[in-house]
Amino acid sequence: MPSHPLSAELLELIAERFKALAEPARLQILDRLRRGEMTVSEIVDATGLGQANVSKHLGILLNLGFVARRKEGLYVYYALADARVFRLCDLMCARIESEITARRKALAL
Amino acid sequence: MPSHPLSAELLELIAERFKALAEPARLQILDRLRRGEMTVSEIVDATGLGQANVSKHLGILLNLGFVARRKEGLYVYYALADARVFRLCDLMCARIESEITARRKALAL
DNA sequence: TCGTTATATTACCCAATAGTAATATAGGAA
DNA sequence: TTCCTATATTACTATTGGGTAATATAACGA
Repeated sequence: MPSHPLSAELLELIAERFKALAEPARLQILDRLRRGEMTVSEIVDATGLGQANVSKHLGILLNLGFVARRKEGLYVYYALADARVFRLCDLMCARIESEITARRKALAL
Repeated sequence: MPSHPLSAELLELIAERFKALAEPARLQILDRLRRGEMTVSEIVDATGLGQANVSKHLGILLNLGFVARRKEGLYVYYALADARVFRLCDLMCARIESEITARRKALAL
């Protein structure tokens, strides 16, 4: 648990990581990796994103430690480095649920 | 718990909310609100951000339901709408801790 | 060696956004 | 009313970042 108020440096670090998750394409890639490691081309096929695009997104996720990289011959396998990422997404989903419920209540007075 | 793979719409909603947290200025504002509600000018003073800037950030946080707004005379009070936000930040901090530990290990082989 | 395939990188364009100055709005005081 | 203050909005600039085409790199097979 960090002390408060949070330092500017820590805020930067936190924001940088949230930014990595603030992109549907990257969230989609992480979601696809839930079932296990995949090669880049498999990810390209599964997501419909361009190859260069996928490589860039994977590079970002790799730099921030969200995925791990393993090379085998011509292929590069990416895997979730930390499944705890989805705890973050689940919390966000719970927030969205709350929003929807609240909105529904507000409309149905 | 959402089913998998996540729909494009849900990915957009999740990403949109992560994006709101992907900004040091907004994280700082949320962090300052931890102690209780504040007026806009108090937030301006506490953060050192410009007034127009703070208003814009607060508008974004309000739209996504991260803060609540209460008007009283000339002043507008903002407060955390949902303290669960910090569960997200704490998880992200835990990730950062892990990164640092891992990096330290890697260097001190 | 040369050719082929998988992945990464570069260069570029375009859209989104943070920050700010100026202005608008709203509410209270005189 | 007029003035003042707090907040929001608008217009603008500058930066960032996603997408993609082209190219580079790396590893395998013939």
